[in-house]
Amino acid sequence: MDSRLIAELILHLGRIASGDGLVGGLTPTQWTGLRFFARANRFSRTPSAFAAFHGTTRGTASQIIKGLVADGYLKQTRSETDGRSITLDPTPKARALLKDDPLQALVRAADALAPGVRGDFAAILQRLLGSVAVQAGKPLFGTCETCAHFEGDGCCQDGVNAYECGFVNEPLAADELEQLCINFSSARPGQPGIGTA
Amino acid sequence: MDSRLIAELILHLGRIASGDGLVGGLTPTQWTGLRFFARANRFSRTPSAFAAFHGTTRGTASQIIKGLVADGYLKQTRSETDGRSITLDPTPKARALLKDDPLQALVRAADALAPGVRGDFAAILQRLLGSVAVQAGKPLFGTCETCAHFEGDGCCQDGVNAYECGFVNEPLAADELEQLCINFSSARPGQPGIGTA
DNA sequence: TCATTTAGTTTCGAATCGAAACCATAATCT
DNA sequence: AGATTATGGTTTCGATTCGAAACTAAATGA
Repeated sequence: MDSRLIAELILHLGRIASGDGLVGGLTPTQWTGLRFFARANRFSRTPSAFAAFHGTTRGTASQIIKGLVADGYLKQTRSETDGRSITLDPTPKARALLKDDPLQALVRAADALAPGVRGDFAAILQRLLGSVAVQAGKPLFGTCETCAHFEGDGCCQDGVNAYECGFVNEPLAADELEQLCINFSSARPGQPGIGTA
Repeated sequence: MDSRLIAELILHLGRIASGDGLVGGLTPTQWTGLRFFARANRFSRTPSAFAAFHGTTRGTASQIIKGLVADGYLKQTRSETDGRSITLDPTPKARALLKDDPLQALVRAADALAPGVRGDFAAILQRLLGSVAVQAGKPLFGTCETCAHFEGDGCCQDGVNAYECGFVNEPLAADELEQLCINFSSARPGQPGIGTA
């Protein structure tokens, strides 16, 4: 039974891969925030979505964001349609900093795996994540690829992109298909998404 | 290239598997401490070894331990041979609490994998951990099985256990062979140990 | 003996976190 | 419309975590 070993390894690997203390002037938590807002789609770049993803309260999320905004890594925009809602976008300064992400050490390690192994490995991680998310009763983040709300086949239709999200009823640009979404819904069980919280 | 995805998944999975806030009265950090002292061998159940494993300073480790001792989860013992050294052993209360480890959610998820897959998966995690540890310049924890200091074949010898650690020159009991050790040394590259920090 | 190293603790200030109170803006209901 | 409720975010509070640095005591070594 190496199940216990696997669990401890994942926890431990996650911890040391985050880097200790400040890296590039950011704390591990701030790095997590920056990564999220760089990878989330336009429906999900909000304080609430980040709180759900990060598995914390909106209050805590608000503080983390406040720091990132103050340091010029995130730009706040009020929603036109909903006066309460706020969108946060990474600034060029943030994009540049992400090149020095301390997580790169782990990315390089994963890069050394054989391509086939790497794909299987990622799939298993996603399965584990889906299972843990369900057990913890946390929402699951994912991308359009396996989302139940995803509609359209990408075939050019009147010269307009034919992808669409059936949940918000809005068209989707091609590069949005691989961004994290808080509205993700697993198409069928056992096909979980990418993130959760 | 799902290397980046793998890295983010591991980080994220580790975070949500730790459980939020207090579980059974312990913080995620305290759980980490409890798990370590329940899994480390007698040479490694010290504040310094825990600091190395957890990737933090001795000062921080000292505080975490202080809390666990105060709450009756760890018992301190001064070394007979070295007046400075201290050993920390989990109490029965701690052993009982470990049954409700929040990490069990992830353990159960891993248990659902096919046995063969599980073994390969664990091996890859260990490889990644070894690689990241090297890149971060952190010490590596591991068990006797793949340790360069491990001597003996377990064959009964004058009725005495024939296992021995060549680093501290002491005999090893059978149940110590699978405990974490700070003196772990990888027998050959590419065969990394279980923990690091 | 005296200097250096090592094991562990303490103190400090900054960051994180959950809980709870709070404000403003929708959405709902009668 | 007017009152109620729900939602998105922020603020404040106290406890915990963390790194850095100063500190004590015991071992080591020249």
